[in-house]
Amino acid sequence: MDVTIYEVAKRAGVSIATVSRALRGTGPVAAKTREKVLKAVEELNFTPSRLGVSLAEGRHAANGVVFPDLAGPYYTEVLLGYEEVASELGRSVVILSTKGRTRVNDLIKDLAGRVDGLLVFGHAAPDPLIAELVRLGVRLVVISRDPLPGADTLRSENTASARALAEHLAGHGYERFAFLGAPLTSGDDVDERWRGVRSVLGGAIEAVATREYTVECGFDAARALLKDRRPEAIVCSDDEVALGALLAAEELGLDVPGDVAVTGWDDIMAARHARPALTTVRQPMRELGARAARALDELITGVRDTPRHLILTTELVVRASCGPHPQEVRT
Amino acid sequence: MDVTIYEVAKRAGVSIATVSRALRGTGPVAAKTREKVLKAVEELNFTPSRLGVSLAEGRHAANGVVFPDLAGPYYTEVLLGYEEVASELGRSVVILSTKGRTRVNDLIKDLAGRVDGLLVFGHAAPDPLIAELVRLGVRLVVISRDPLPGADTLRSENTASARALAEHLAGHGYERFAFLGAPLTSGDDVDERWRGVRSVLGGAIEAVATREYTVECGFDAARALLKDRRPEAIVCSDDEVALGALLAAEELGLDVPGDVAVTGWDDIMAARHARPALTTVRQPMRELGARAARALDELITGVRDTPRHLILTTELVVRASCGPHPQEVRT
DNA sequence: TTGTAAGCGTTATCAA
DNA sequence: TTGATAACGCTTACAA
Repeated sequence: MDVTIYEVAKRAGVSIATVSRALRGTGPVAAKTREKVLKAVEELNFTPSRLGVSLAEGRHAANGVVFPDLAGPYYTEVLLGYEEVASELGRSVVILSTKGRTRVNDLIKDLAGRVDGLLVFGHAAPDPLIAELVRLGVRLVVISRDPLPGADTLRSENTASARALAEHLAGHGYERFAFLGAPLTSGDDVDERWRGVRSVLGGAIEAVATREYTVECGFDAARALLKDRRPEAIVCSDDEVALGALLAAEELGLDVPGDVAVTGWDDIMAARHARPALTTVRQPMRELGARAARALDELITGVRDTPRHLILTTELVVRASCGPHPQEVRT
Repeated sequence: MDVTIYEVAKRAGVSIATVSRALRGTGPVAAKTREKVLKAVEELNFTPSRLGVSLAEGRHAANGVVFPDLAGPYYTEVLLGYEEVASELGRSVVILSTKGRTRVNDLIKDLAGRVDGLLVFGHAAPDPLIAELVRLGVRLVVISRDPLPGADTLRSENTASARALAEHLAGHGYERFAFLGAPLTSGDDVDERWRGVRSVLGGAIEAVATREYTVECGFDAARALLKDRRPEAIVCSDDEVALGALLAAEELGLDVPGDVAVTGWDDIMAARHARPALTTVRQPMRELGARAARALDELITGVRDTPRHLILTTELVVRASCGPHPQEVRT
């Protein structure tokens, strides 16, 4: 981390250009010369300075990612998919968590300056900033946000799945519903789910907000809801909120799905393990991250220059928490 | 992301040195000159190139972190603590996940070349590589590994807490124990926990391995164990394994803690929500990350140059899963 | 096949 | 108070 290409060149008795060529395999180098160079490199334990390389190449070989938080499996899973593919493509991943942070815009702009492209989760960055980044020419993939000009967007399908879920529940014969974890922002995933569900259930479903989409918040909101009036089915904005709802029901001595049905969204690991196992909509989280990394790579390398808006398909996963339903097969 | 300091200088009618000074407040600049410069900066939307700055300053203003995986709350929490403090200190965080990766050593060395210092989780990097990094002069903080020369190490206390836990369980009157999630490596956290527990319980506790420390693996191993012979108490290597054990017990129709007691380690969020709530040892995960970031900063800035080996204290959290115990207060 | 030298975009020293 | 100019460590035409 200290020896430079000059020292290698001197030791090998060649010019720095030759060292560079020998090392990167760019341009011709006589076999004997290469030998000498490699030997010198070995002896001096030389590694090209990333900064020097990047400055000369005009690229960071790094991607950024901006998320609100890392609590819960969703962001984590997406991040893992992203990092894996980025790494495969020879790019490091620089992270930025915005929750509870001040001067978020500055942090994001700073991040943009140290990478070749950015993955941004819908909620993590304010709209005007996104627009500014686009204007600045930052390669951008935005997850779970309505298509916007100048950037790729990527999300899982919500509306149709939400309808399918609602229809499934209606098929159980339920008539009074609540949507727990009502949308906090319009146009995001949860908003789409809510709209989809409501488009089927209409006035039969009420929206119940939670502070955040967490087990804790789901628990609190569900307990309050169940104490006050008892819907027959609670559709939750995501699995964590649903897990909270299950806990609340248990605390109140209510049977799920006997007294109240509960559904989630995402199909996180814990959904399968919950008691009762959670009926949910599976969202391909890792793939979301992987696709984002590839999309960014296309944008950065210039293989593609027009934004693309991709929607990944989801899958309704029927388990025990929505009640016995003869026509469906359990997973 | 494109305009350079030269263009700003030209527009402001000054030299690049003056622009630099005006922007960083290093060295004197006449008020009027500063005005002109700032105006030009504004008009051109100039942001200094991170690469240029870093090359000149000789620092990346970035930290790295190497973890095996991000599954489960442990790594996530530590990472969040780390990123938060690093960000506070003006450093970005570059991540690297090693699980399932080939050429891990190269990836880590590459990472080392793009940051000023590295946080490495014990399992994520092989011993010889750690030694090599130290030799190369990489600033290093290693989490959950025995103290080694040339690097800071940081971990939570394990042995004493394990003993306290074991004694607590013995106080319940249990006589046949199993340690689920037996250590896969020696000298790591789980190994210390196992040794601590065994030092109290001796031959009364048997070690039962799991492939990984996950809910799934805990479930599988616990089911096999409980079907075959039924210990009175299962001490698990961490909370996730313990959650798996709870599920296994439930599937087998066993009551916890009536038929078998179960304990975890870490006190992740889900431990509190589990049914029964999990008796566990709380480990300050965020703080671990935060401390790592500060330690690294000290090493990088040179405020401190001798390695330090820190051990954070933990807390026994008694909940329902270990059985009724009149002398203890529940959380 | 190899070397010279011009970038890449800053910071900071040293004169003026 | 300001401006040349030399680093910083590399890549890559262009010449030789």
